[in-house]
Amino acid sequence: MAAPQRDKPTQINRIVWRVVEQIPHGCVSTYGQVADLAGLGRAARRVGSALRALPAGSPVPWHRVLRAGGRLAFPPDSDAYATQRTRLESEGVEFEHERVDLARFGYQRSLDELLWKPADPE
DNA sequence: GTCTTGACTAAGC
DNA sequence: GGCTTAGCCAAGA
Repeated sequence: MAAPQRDKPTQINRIVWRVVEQIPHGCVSTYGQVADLAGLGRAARRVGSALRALPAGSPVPWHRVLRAGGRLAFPPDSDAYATQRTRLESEGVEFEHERVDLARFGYQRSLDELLWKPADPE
């Protein structure tokens, strides 16, 4: 880029949304991972703020973004938690004790297996 | 221009 | 294994 795009103060949001859109159906990622892919380093909180700024009805699969450890970012009794969990389960993501196994459904983990373990029987 | 807030993470207990 | 604390950094007021 020859000049910084300063016309949009929330450019970070756009980048984050773009990264989240790359998460395939049935897979999940973490805030930290999205932040890294977006070039934000470990600014995971920026990702949370960006997702929070998403308009209602946005096509961005925000529900595929989890906190470290595969846990949701919301308290279990919140409406957002129920919404996120319902959407993930509808995509085939399984929950165990209110957590998602990132080793099975993690985005990068899936790519990693494709790249490094293309013939793993189990 | 400054202060507060926050959908986080990693480390320590 | 789960909770608490400290650190980080940009957006919003």
